[in-house]
Formats: sequence, C-alpha cells, structure tokens
Amino acid sequence: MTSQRRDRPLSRSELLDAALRIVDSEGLHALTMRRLADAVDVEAMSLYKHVPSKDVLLDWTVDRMRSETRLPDPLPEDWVELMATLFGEYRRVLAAHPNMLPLAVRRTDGLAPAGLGFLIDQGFGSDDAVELYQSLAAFTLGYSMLSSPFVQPDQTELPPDLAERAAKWKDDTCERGLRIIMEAYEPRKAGATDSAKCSSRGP
Amino acid sequence: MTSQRRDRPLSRSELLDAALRIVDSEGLHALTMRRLADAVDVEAMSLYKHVPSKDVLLDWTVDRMRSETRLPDPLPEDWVELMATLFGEYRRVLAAHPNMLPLAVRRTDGLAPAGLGFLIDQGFGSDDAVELYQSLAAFTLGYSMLSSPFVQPDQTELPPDLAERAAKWKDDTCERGLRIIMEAYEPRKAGATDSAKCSSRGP
DNA sequence: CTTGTAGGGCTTACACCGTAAGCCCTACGG
DNA sequence: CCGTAGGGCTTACGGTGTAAGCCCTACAAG
Repeated sequence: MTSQRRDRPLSRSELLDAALRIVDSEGLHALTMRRLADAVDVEAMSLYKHVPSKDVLLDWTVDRMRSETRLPDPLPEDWVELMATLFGEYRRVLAAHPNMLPLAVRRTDGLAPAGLGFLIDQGFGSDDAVELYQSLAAFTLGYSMLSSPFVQPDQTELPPDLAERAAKWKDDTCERGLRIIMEAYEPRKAGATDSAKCSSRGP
Repeated sequence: MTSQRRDRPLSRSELLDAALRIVDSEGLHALTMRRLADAVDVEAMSLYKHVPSKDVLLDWTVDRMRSETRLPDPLPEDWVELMATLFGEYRRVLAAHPNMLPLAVRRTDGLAPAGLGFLIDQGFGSDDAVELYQSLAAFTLGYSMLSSPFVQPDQTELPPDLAERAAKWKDDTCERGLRIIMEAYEPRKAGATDSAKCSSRGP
C-alpha cells in the first residue's frame, strides 16, 4: 500500500495555475500530463479525476490566461479609446504568455461580445461594425503572433541594420495600427461629420 | 530477407508533396512519420535518410507550400498595388492550405525582403518602411488565422444574425484593411503630396 | 572482372505520450 | 455501522519520434 501524496485534494484552479506556469516557463511542449501531475504532486492518471482530456485541459488553461484581463473601471467613453483599451489589453495578456499563443489562437471567445456590441451601440451599422471589429482583431492577433518569440525572424538577406529594426515589434506601432483602422471607419459611424473623409471605401 | 518496396529512390520533393497532401486532406495531427512513410511506400525509419528530423520536415513542408506563391510577371508599378498583390498572394496561399497555418506562422521567411526593400526604394524612410511592413504583415497573418477553420468562432451570446455575419471573413475586407493602412502611410513617403493627410501620426 | 564504398532501403528497440480500466483508502451521511 | 462517492493509485496499451545498426544494390577504381 502506498500513501496518497497530497493531503488536501487538488483544486481545479491549482491545476490550471500549474499548467500555465509550466507553459510559461518551459514552453508548450513541456506540458504533458505526467509533467503536470508531478508539478501538483500527484500521479498522471489522477489528473483525469479533474479534467476529461488533455485537449480540454488546454482550453481551460487558455481561459485561465484570458482571466488575467483587467479593464479600467470607468471604461473610456470615447469609442476609439475604448477599443484601443480593449484590444491593447488583449495584446498585453497574449504578450504576457507568449508560449500560449498557439493555443490562445484557437479560442477567441469573449472578445466579440465586448467589442462588437459596443460598436453597434455607437452608431455603426452591423456590417460596418463586424468589418471593423474583424480588422481590429486580425491586426491585434497578427501583431501579437509576429512579435512573439516563437516566430523565428526572417533569416533571408537583408541589410543588417534593417533586419535589426524589423525584428523589433513596438507596442506603439501596434496601437497606431489600430487607430489608423478606426480612423478610417469613423466616418461610417452614424452622426459622424464627414469633413475628415479618409475611408478608402466607395460611397 | 525482404525486398525493397520502392523501385526508384525517394526524392525530396516527392516526400514533401506527400506531406503537404496529408496535412491538407487529413489535418496536421495526421502527419506522422509512419503515416507519411506509408504514403510514399517506405518504412518510417527510411524517411530519416532524407530528412534529419520531423521538425525540419515540417519546416520544409512550409517552404513547399510557400513555393506555390505566384506573382504576376510585370509586377504592378504603383507601390500600393504591388503590396496589395504581394500580401494578397500570401493570404491566398495560406488560405489554400488552412491546416498548415499553425506551422506557416513559425516561419515567415521571404516576405520581408520582397516587400521591405521595395518600400524603401519607393522613398519611405527605413523606420516608416519597417513599421508599415510589419503592420501589413500582421494584418494579413491575423486575418488569415481568424478566418481559418481551426479557430473556433466565439460561442458566447451574440444576436444570431450578428454572429452569422461575424463568422464570415470576406477577402475584400482583408484587402480593404491593407489599403486603409497603406493610405495612412502614403503621406510619409518622400515626394508625397500632403494634400491627403490622413496618418494618425504626429509630425 | 573484382572489389570498395556509399546511398537508400529495412528491422529492432527505447523512452515518452495520452488515456482506458480498475483497485483502494478515507470521509461522511444515513 | 455501514454504503457510497471522491480522489488518490497502479498497470497496461497503442501510438509517437528516433537511435542504432544490418543488408542489398549500383557504380567507380583498380
């Protein structure tokens, strides 16, 4: 007879914390059931009392990460500022867990309701709102991916100073991109003055 | 003694073709050394006479996919059209092999030299060129990811018509996004008329 | 013609993976 | 006092990437 290794039973959050910690510190490939079991001082098969499968575990770990999202309590009133905050925070969380990116990408839940609904409330038609929302999401996600360490930089011949510059992915470049896109859609918002017609879209 | 199963020796391109075909038709998880070996009528270990490791095999398969890029022979002269063509084609290739996306993302070689150099030739400062290039790449990649089938759509509560609309990722939305970004950077090009000042960037 | 060598198959074997199946101890409610 | 369920445990299976090494064939050099 062998003694149980833990005294108090394992909790789900303890499990997910450990999983996230492993991914953060050792990479996605290091997260195996046996390794995770070790980390929480349990045998591998015991994990299945808490999680139906590894795939679900990964999904939950994404949720655990996403739950680190923190938005300012009085949200900005200006829609541009609000969206910049929203996607900026999304990017911040992704950047805080770069090894999670391949997983995070599989599930983008929660972003849409927060942003899309607001855009419509602000007077965008639903087609425009969807289009704008998709563009902002695509830009943020793409920028996060490309700036993540697991995308190996282009190794083809480039002048070295340029290559060095191209390897730097600055936060404000990302934010500027978001603002450029929003600025272009601003005139399509109901009640917008069309004095600053910048959209590249026809009438 | 057992007879060799193949008559003529296996070529690298034959191997990579088979690998890409498997990923395309059965998904990334289906590409195992034994499965691939089967496809080319060989034993698993024989593959290692042609490839140093599976990881490298995956890299080569990405190259194989990227080699499907086809650009029009007289390239557009207008820089905006050129970049739209370049990134449009990038997106087309990615969309043609959606299952490859998680891999394609790891290596974006070749895009930078093609695009970046041209932007600089067109009169952009190298900082602006890098920034613009990064933005276009991020947007294209992000859009491709989000529109790919392996990103499961947001399942949280949304009005059903809106959810339906948000699940559609149209090609021209992507192209429009690219053009919006380029339009914003146009004034920063040397020799640009600044009559259409749209950049959200200060002086 | 003989022979050495290298290319490209083959088999065997190993460590590690996710997980199915089922046992056992403990805590606790009836 | 006992039944039951929660949460550990062990064993075992099929599949994975790949290290090690054997063997046949084609062909170049002597």
